[in-house]
Amino acid sequence: MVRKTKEDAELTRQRIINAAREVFLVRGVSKSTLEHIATQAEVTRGAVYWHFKNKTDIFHAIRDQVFLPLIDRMDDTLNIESSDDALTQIEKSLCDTVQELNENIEMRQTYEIMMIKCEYVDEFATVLQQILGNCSSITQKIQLAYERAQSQNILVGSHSPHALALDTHLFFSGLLHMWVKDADGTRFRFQAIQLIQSHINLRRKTN
Amino acid sequence: MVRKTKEDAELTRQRIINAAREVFLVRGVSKSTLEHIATQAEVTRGAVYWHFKNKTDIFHAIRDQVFLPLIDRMDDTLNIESSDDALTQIEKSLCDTVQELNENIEMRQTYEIMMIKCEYVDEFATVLQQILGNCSSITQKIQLAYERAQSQNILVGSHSPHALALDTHLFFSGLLHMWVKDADGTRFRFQAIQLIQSHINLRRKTN
DNA sequence: TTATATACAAACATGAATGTATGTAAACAA
DNA sequence: TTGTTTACATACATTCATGTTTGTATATAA
Repeated sequence: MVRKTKEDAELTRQRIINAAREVFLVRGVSKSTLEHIATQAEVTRGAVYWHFKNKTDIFHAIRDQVFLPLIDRMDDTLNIESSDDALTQIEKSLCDTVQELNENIEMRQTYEIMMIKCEYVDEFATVLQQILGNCSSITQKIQLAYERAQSQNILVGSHSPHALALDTHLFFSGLLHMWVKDADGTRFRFQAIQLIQSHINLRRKTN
Repeated sequence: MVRKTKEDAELTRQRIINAAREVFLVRGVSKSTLEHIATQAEVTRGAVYWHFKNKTDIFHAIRDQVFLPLIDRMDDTLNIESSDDALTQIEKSLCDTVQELNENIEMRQTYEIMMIKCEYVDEFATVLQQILGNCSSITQKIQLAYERAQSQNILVGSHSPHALALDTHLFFSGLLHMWVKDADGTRFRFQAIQLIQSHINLRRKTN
């Protein structure tokens, strides 16, 4: 019962990716074996080795599938054409991401794997650099939004958009980390949106 | 050439711990073998197994040695008796921690291991819960400081100390993560202190 | 229709890593 | 001074993960 059609093959490829995500999440990346993944996907290691070079290859497939699109989405939400003021734009962008994490299981799992189920050494060290790169590009987008907020005259005090953007980015980075670590949702998840609103509110000039 | 004195034994125990820290840092916790650690410590696996039950045991030894004291230090800096105003106290506390990370190699290495060289599964999952516990105790301390700041009338606007504390904690958590990931120091480390000052400045009422 | 490439499964060979068991010399207590 | 315990080193047994090779049925192209 081998040699399926091309569509069948792509389907098992997806099954392997999904299986790997589950396995990585439970056992951590380095303690997950290709045997574990194959079993979860209900195939043999032969199938896994046919579709992927090795475990790292699967890891990258997972990452590419849901992690990169998220970055893009954040980028989009921060784009200029919008009826909202710049601060609201930032707020919505952050809230959107949290919403997405709430609704999208695969994205949530992937984030969790990337943050606390993976050791960034050897071949994974480069992934860290990519993440850092994404971070600074997002920070730049946020900074632009803060500059718009400044010219819209809705910012309190006189703080540099650069510093504000970095602060927001660090805040959000911390939030995502806590969000992921708070698996039972009792500490952070339930109030994540509220925290974002407070964060933005702190920058908004009161009438 | 065996059976050293008690002091000698304690010394090799320390050598093993230090060796493990170096090895964990380079290879990640799960890819580090007791053989690697033994070699780095210039002993045999026999010595390692004499002093420690297994790899997890060494991990906890490392953690207890430098991670827990840091938490305590932060706690101390936020104590009430101080000539500084409450906001300055928070600022100093955060800056102190960053300073310590800059100066104390072992602490820096330990932090890096805990954050990006360790997979929080199985026996390590409990460590995560401990970290979360420490976090909320620190957040509480920060909140108390913000409450003092409020009564000292040095806060802008009218934001709840609770929200401010959480925001600061998430900011700092994000900062530490970036600090660790920015190994070459070109992105975050050089401006960490400045970012903390901006963060606090954002909350301080302007005269 | 047939040859070939595809999509796997199954078997094999190798290399670690772990834990344990055993050996041993020197410190220390009596 | 001698027996015992300590602080390891060495050897051994077992398990496990990886990568590769081989086998094979079938889709697909020619």
